[in-house]
Amino acid sequence: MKLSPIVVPKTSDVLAGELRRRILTGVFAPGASLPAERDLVTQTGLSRGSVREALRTLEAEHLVTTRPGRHGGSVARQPGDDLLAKYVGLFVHGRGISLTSLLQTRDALEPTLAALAAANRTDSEMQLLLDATQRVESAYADIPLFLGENVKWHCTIALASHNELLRAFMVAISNLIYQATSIDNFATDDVRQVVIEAHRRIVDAIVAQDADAARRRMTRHLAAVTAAMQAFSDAPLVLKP
Amino acid sequence: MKLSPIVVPKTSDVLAGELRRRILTGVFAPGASLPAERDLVTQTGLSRGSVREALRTLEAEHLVTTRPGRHGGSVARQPGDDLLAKYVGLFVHGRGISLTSLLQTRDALEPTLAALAAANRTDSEMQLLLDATQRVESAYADIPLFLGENVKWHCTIALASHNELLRAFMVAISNLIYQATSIDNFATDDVRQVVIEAHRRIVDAIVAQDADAARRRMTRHLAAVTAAMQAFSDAPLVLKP
DNA sequence: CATGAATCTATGGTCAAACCATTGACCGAT
DNA sequence: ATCGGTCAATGGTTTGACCATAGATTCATG
Repeated sequence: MKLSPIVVPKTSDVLAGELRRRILTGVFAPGASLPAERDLVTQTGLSRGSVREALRTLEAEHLVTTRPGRHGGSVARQPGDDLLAKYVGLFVHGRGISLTSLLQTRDALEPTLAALAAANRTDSEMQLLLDATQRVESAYADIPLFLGENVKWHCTIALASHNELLRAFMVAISNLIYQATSIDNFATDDVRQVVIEAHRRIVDAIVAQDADAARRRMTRHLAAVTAAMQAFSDAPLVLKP
Repeated sequence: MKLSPIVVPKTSDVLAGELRRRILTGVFAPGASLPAERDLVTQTGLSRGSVREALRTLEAEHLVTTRPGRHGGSVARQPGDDLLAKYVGLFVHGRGISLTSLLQTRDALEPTLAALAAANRTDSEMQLLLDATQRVESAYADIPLFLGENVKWHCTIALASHNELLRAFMVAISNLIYQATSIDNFATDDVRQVVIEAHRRIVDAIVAQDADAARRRMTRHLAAVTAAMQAFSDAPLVLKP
């Protein structure tokens, strides 16, 4: 007879897993309070230290927030975009991902986002997009503002795609690309003018709900911008304090 | 004189932040050992409970791994693919992302991965890909094995792309799609045969380093598979225990 | 009655000290 | 040289106490 290796999980991990399961399956809906620490102690038979370690794990996973004081405690949370953005950032900085890789990733995501936005946009999202387009154009003279509004423009398209996962990916890498490009300012007058033209054509396609045209025009737009950028840096991204 | 609100951070968070900073800046290189818990206690003046809570936080962030026993302890880690996969999974399950959104995301990523793989593959990666292709074909009769090998095939292409971020995204959602589709087994004989044919054509393009053809063929392959899948379920993904 | 200050109390935050469990190194006997 | 036992360093867990915080409650006072 052969025995498989026996693993003994940590008690705090077991509790964390159980609570995680209940949060993700909706037993603790977002906003609902978990039992107080001392209640968890009596319910589980564990020590308060183990209970607290489990809660710290969930807190690091952004599944709960904990507040002290009367009627404080741990409340369940819905994982948000910021969660993914944080860990994408950790990954990129930790692995020293190059700007090139980041731009390639954007090239992969955004044409699909544009196509989905054209297909799925609501009228109110169309209005948001038109507003964002206008704000980019108004910021022509102020380069930092222009770059910031440009990021928002791209994120607005992601919003209109109605795909939360793709949008979360896009938001995460947008911030990183913005950090990297706000240093080397490649945004010459010419580049900014071309960007504005491209934005208009893409928005036209989204307004017309022409998914193919939106995808095609976004692809061309990114190719142009990427070419202008890549000349500047191929070094790994630096960590910002 | 006016005073801003004063926030008192938790001591364990302060310690976690300090250790995190040192890991990310390379003071503790990946593989290096952090001081033992009791040493951290004496160095920081905190209690062992607080030290341990800080370490649990870093463990949840995959910045350290902790092992018991003599010469155990916490060692700094390089954030890897599993980090992103874990948090993408949390996001998807927490937000109830639909299989449709997941498939759209794959459709966005994988044509680019195929094109990059064709452009950047080394000979050894080509060999890995050929092997993976062979294993998928050999598993034709065993559906669970077939699906598993199929996931590995896609991940092998991601590996050959030489874009770690895109690859990490792809690995993360591959696992989720695999979980979702291993329940509803849509993989009829016909589907599996078509998959094998498509794989061959894609691999041919990657071997020939024809990026455009690889992208085009992958796009078509995914469209076919997605159509076969989507008929099955548009419900949010269920959490697996 | 209205209001604001004092007090109460449930809750998380922190500390301390002990003991258990695991692991690898060391050493001694065969 | 190999096996077994012993030891020590380290994380894992428990217990119990006390502190800090923040709402709720009470009560004195205008």
